[in-house]
Amino acid sequence: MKATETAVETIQREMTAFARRARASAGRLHPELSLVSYTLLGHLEEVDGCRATDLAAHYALDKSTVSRQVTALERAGLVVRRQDPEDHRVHVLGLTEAGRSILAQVTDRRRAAVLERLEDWAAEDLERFAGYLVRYNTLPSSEPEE
Amino acid sequence: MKATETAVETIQREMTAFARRARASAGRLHPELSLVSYTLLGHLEEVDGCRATDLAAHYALDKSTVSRQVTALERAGLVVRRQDPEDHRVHVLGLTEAGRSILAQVTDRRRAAVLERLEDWAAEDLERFAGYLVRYNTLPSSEPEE
DNA sequence: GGGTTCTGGTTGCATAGTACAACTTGAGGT
DNA sequence: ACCTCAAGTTGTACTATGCAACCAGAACCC
Repeated sequence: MKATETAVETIQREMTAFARRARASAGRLHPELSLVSYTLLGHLEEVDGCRATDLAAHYALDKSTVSRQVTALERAGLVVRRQDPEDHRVHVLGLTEAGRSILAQVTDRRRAAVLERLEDWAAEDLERFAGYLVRYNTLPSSEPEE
Repeated sequence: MKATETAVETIQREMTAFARRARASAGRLHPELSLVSYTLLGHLEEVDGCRATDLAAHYALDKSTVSRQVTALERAGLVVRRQDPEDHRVHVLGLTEAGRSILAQVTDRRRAAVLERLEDWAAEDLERFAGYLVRYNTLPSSEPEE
């Protein structure tokens, strides 16, 4: 097998293994915010508000799933849904102060945990690694919102 | 914020985004084998058989979860459970021929999908990326089975 | 204007994956 | 022999998820 194929296989296997562990660690690290919720909040902060459909597209989730997650987040007071005056069908989602604050806390805790595993990495490697991930996750054709 | 912190945050965010998409793509790519099942089969092939407990530790899953997954895989004829003659408590898991064959098929399909996204990457970048992932996922202290 | 079609979102339903706790069986030490 | 620990299984409950059906507003076309 070519080295490239091996690398590709390794990449997909390792990414998957990471994913499993991420779910587990989310439970330990921040039981108050599920991994999905955390992810959605993070995206909302990053893009400074968007529609439910955008979240669904970005994370390859069904719109019903997003709808329910958002409902839960709204009930918890972390997210607000405002009707778009332009188009009454869409709900523009945004973080509340509480949402922002919890997100910041959890992000800190997660960052500390990740940092712990990365502490002996050279800064150059870290940045290159981050760059690769971004590059990998950026879809060439679809997902114009990114 | 320091560049390192930004990189760390990016790494964890991108890894998580990847995880969501991986689940979704698994459904499209190989409906006959869930992402978990695929992952477990892959591990069994890689380490050439192991105990259920090892799988649980490796993927941070509860042993009950693994037990059920393995039961399903066994019923599907993809995995065999042999009692360890040394220790009658343990079941040594292994792939059947059918398991190996399905795994190969799915791996090919997944590799093709991943490759599609990586086609314009330089070989050097691919290998470095793979290396980073392995390095990241290798736990410093625990998980001696890796 | 009045229909058809499209889009954003919600809700009903079914299913998969998961954890936790209780239990069973076998090993190992004392 | 007894106590304790380890591997697995099973009961139970919950969460995330997708699909299908639906509703409401927008866009388009005659």
